[in-house]
Amino acid sequence: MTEKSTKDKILDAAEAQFARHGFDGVSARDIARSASVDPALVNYHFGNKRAVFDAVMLRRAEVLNNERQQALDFVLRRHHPNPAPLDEIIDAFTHALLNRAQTGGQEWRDYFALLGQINNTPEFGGSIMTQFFDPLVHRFLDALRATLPEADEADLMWCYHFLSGALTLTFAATGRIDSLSNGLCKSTDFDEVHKRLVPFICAGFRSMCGPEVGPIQES
Amino acid sequence: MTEKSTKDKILDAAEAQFARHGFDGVSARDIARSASVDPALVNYHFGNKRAVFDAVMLRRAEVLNNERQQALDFVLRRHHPNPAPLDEIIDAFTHALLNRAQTGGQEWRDYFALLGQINNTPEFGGSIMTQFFDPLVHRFLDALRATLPEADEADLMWCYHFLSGALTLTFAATGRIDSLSNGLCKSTDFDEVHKRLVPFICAGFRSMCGPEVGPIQES
DNA sequence: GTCTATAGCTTGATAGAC
DNA sequence: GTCTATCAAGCTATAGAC
Repeated sequence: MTEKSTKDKILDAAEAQFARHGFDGVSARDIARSASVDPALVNYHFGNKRAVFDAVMLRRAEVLNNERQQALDFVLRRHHPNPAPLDEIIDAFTHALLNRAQTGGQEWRDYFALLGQINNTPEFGGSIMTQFFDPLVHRFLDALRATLPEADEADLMWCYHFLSGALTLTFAATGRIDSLSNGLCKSTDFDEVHKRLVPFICAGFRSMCGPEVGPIQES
Repeated sequence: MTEKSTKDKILDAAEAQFARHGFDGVSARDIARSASVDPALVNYHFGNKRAVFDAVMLRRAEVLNNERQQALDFVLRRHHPNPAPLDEIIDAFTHALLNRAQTGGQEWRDYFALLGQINNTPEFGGSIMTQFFDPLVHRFLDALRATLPEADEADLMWCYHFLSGALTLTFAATGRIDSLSNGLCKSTDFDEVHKRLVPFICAGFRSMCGPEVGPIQES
């Protein structure tokens, strides 16, 4: 176990703090204090608070996007030249995320909680998500269009939107479902979510964007 | 058109500011400035910033909950003693919300944007949503249980969770779908969302919590 | 790279005149 | 109810010693 650099200590602390209190709920001093680092070092290493935030967002986005890209490529290649089954596309979209959330430790859970907030925030939802995730999302949308060739384009987009909302509320893990279900369901049980999210979302897509073109029929 | 009270001017301004920047992104002075009111009056009328926030949340929650309660009662009564159809329950849950968002003007859109953020925020998602909305949610869950008698309880809760996520991302109206769809879909087109959200969510519920008990069969 | 010191500003909240 | 004035605290960011 090697020594952590100051820059990484700041990133880790910032991630945890932003996840709990949002961008505006955290001061650069909070970050420094939480990282056990001199306050001036935050500005020395990153320039300003917003740059810390962007660095936090970027760090794990790259890892996730690579994993999801590979998962999608794998599915597409396996079924080529036929379109991939809907449930495998949705799984490729969600699995890496929920798996990291389940097994990646508190740091990953913090990151996802932050994503969950960002996606629903006017200031960041339209810009940060677009910047870090839309290129990959477009590839998934292409795969969906191939599998659901008769889908109306607007229907497809709104279905994706519903998926995005269900996914990001899951990430936020606010504990609301815990109290609503009297403890039966746990916000942090991402495995439980995943095995339900994929069929739920697939059923939604099929009801509006079907019929699904399976690997059987050749055009 | 009667003169607005200072208290209402503060509430209106706070709603708009909180919706755009979140609780921590807004100072009491920001609110006063935006309301064209002396800064000291915010504390005079509400005590502190958090009390302003709670008052903002409560004001429209009461209106919405009444409307949704009535919609649910109407549906249940119309089909009594049979369970209500799934799509009518989901419609009762969502219609008042999306209709207000569509036709209620900027003030309502601001309120819903705030709800969308709150629901995905660790600090408020588990407490504020619970406080203001869970009593009504429990009534909808009861109606769903009657209509989907074979549903596993955890499945039902997670399905509701997916609905909540899709709905609140819609409210947030971040403009992300606008850019993702190259302008084809508009974040603020809540009518377009509603006519897709209900069948999408119903399909999801049916795939996991079915079969639906219709008004035809008597036990 | 790290730290001290500090400039200049904004914050939430209140006391007291009107 | 409204306003001015103000406090103590916290804030971002930087300049400069080490």
